[in-house]
Formats: sequence, structure tokens, C-alpha cells
Amino acid sequence: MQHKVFIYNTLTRKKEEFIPIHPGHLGLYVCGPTVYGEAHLGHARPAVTFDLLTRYFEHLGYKVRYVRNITDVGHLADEVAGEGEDKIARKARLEQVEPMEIVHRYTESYHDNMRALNVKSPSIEPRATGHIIEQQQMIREILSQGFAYEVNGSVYFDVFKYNEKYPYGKLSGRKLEELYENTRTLDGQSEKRNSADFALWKKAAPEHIMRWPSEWSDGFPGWHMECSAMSTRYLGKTFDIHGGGMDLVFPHHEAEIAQSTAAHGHDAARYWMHNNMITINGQKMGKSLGNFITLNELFTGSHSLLEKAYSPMTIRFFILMAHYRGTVDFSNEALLAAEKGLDRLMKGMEATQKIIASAKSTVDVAALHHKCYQALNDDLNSPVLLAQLFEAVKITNSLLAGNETIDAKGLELLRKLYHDFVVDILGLLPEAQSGAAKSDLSGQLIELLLNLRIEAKNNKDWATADSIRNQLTQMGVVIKDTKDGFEWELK
RNA sequence: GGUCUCGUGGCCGAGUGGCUAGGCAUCGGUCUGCAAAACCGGGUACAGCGGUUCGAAUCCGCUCGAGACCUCCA
Repeated sequence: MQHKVFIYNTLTRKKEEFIPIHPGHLGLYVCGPTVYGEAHLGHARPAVTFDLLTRYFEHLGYKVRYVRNITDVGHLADEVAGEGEDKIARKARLEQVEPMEIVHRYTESYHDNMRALNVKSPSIEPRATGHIIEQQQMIREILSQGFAYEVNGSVYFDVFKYNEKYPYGKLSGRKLEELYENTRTLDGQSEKRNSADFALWKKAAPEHIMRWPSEWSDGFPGWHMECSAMSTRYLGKTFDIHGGGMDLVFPHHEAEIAQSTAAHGHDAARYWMHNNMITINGQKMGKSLGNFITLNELFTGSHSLLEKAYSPMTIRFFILMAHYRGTVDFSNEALLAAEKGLDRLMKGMEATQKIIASAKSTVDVAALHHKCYQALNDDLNSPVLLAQLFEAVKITNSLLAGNETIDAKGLELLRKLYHDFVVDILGLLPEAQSGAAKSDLSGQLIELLLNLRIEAKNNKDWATADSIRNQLTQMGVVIKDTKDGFEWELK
């Protein structure tokens, strides 16, 4: 494959040509969800973004190992003083169930949502609780290098010590001195030497259920540890791309870089990719603000801000309509536009089946094909790709209308273009028809009525013909007359 | 307060020095018994002010506005 793919590297703040460590292979790590609640629209963004990335690289012939974790321990609800309660444990306590019940429930829900969005399952989906040993081992390495210290059974990363040797803040563009000045410090309430330090291992309080033995204490790992430990385990000490939401740049990814560098002497990921946020009324959609809409609510329309239900494919298309590094503002209008646009695209793709090749072409599909690759090679520019695909739709419809002609080779390429880019790469699938299928009794009844309407039309009995059409339309049957009959579908 | 990002037509959303992005909506036309779909065509843009330039939405400065991160958040 001769494609040069450029991706924006947060580390350098530039688009860089992607060069794999091992030719033909891509090692990708993406931060997955903390499973203590239902997935919302914001969770769909990185999932779809990095799904697009893996699908594209696979299309280009790469063998991709995609690791996306499930965080099921160690994510503290309040890390101001490093004394917060674990999010999973907190939810379990509030609901009086086992933490693992919480984890199981929301992991299942997350998987269901991802399947609905046609997000491919990653190659490996490791869990923090399944890698306590690896995390402890890495903590030992960091301790042995002198970049961490133990206090009362907890282990903290010594950011100041680290910063003497390595630049802390290189990913987020922060200076440690500024961080120190700007961080709210609660004197005397923290075991940490400095407010910028973060927990690698936390000693569990007596009532804390989630705990594992270690030489420091019965406790649990700090949030940032899992990604460093698990990416190392499955992708090695150096791998190609690390991805996640922009809100994770600081402190999570900065901490990961520090941990890996402290333990191994170098950074783990070569390219850092970050998707931007989904906003609602111009504000970030997030758990803490409580302004989120869950994916299940979107699929069913059960949220006060939703005018109707939106299908998973509409949501996927909506996300792909914007470039991943820009914010996307939620609105019914935008979602509705996405729904219609998707419909137009899918109809265009289906329509290629009805086209008959001519001896010569008046359209240049090859040029369009090339532009599709160009769009993706330029930092996964899905909106530009979609613009090209709508050009394909225009060509398709013009062919159908007889305004243009295409030869057999061109037609084959046109069909391949749709299949490769719409289905394989963008992951957009035709929506399953709800309700009556053409073979159902109701479908047969609809066709019976429409055939009666044809008879009425032939007799120029417009009143009867229109009456049948209007009533069927009211019932949600969309009717299109064609030269030699009719087409119909359920709305 | 610090660091950073962004402000494009009715809505969404690309572009980043000169050549129509695209979608949705809207208007006119073709087709159709009428409609729908489709096709053809039209209109309304680059927050404001100043500067650089032969030429700026695109570069620079200022002003206004919005947002992100600095605590957990995809």
C-alpha cells in the first residue's frame, strides 16, 4: 500500500506522517470507559474515532492490535487530596451491591451500545483488576528508579524528582512551577509531598471492599497505572499510537508518560491522538456537569432534550460528519440533518445495483476514488470523505436519471468505492427495516393496495389513486412512483 | 488567575493566502395526472476593527464573544 497517512500528534502539535515501528503493523492503545454508569454520547466519540482509525489501517493492509481497556478500579471520585473514594466502590456502596456487579452491568451495557454503533470490538479489552500484578510490578520499577515514595502504605509518584530529569508536562504544555502555583492545596490533609504528585498505590480503608495484597499495604492501584501497565503488557515498552479523549491529556496521559519514562527510561507511545468533546448548548457533555444524554436515551428518544429517537447509525454518522479534533455541538437539528444525509448516502449506495454499464463513461470515478483516500490520509478527515461520497451519490443518481453514462470498469469501481469507504471504513450499515418486511403479510397487503392504485391510475381514477397513497403515507409507508410501477418503504 | 483552543451562510460542518467543499433547510426549473424521489440552477459566509500583501475567511495585532484544561470526566 502506497498511502502516506498523516496524523496529528498532540505531542508535537503537528500533523506527522505515520511511520509504524514494525512495517505493516499498528499497535494502538485507547483509554476506555470507567464502568460506573451508562455510556453517553461523549463515550461514543473516541469509540467511533478510533474505530475509524483501525478500520482504515486494516483496509490499507495493516495488521492492527487494538487494545482498549475497561477501568474497573482505582478511579477516584475526588483526587484533590488523593483521598477520594473509588468510583466503582462508591456506586456499589450506594446501591448496596458488589463492585463487580456494577462493573459487569455497565460493561455489558457499554458493549451493547458499541455493537449497536457498529464499533468493532478491540483486539484485547483488558481490565485494571485483571492486571494488578503487572501494575504492582511497574510500581516497583518506578520505586527502584527513585521516582516514587511510600507513605503509610500508599505509594506516590514524585513529580518534582521526575521533573529534574525529564520534562513533566510535555504533552499538555504545562510547566510544573505553574501547576504548583495553580493547584489547590489542602495543607496537612494529604500524604503527598507535593500537590502535583499522584497515587500509584492506595492503601485501602478498612471498609473498602476492593483490595489486593502488596508489600506496601492491602490496597488498590491508582488510576493512571493501569494504562501504563496494560499497554506495556500487550503492546510492549514502545508502541505506535495512544489515543483517548482530549480531557485525558492532563493529568491522565501526562501521568502515563511520566510513569513509563520513570520505569523504562523512555516514553511509550510515539503518536498521541485525542478526540475533542461533544458539547451541548456549547458546553462539554460530561458526567460531572450532569448534562449528558446516554446512548440508550438517544436510541429510544427518552430524554427531554430529544425530539425523537435517533438510530445508532444516525449517531455514528453524526459523529463522522465532524472532524475528530473539533468539538461537535449536540442539537436536534444537527441530528435530523445527519439522519437525512445518511439516508441519502445509503440510498445512493443501494442504487448502484440498478445501474447498467454503457460502452463509455462520462464520469471520472477514479479521480473521486483518489480523493477519498486523500481525505483519510489527511488526519482522518471524515467530513471531507463524506463530501466526496456525496459526490458519488450525485454521480450515481445522474447515471440513474440517464444524464451520465458509465462503463463496466467504472461501475465496478463505483460499487467498490461505496463498499470500501461507506461500509468497511466508515462502518455505516443499512438500517434494519423495522416492522413489515416485503415478504410479511403486511408487506404483501401494502403491495396489493399499491397494485390496486396502479389500476386506478391506469383508469385515470386519480381520486382513488391519491386516496390510497395518502392513507398509506399516513400509516408511514413512503411511496415513490417509477416509470414502470412503484417503490415503497416504511418510514 | 495560568495555559490553550475556537468564532464560517437559516442550521451543521470542511477549507487555511488567489481556483464552487459537502450535508440539512430554503427558493426557481425539469420530470410526474398531481405528489414524492431524482436531476439542473439560484441566494444569503467567513465575529469586529486595523495591518502585511498585487491579492486574506486563510498571516500579524487589538477588541468582543464562546469553550477546554489547571480536581473526576470520553
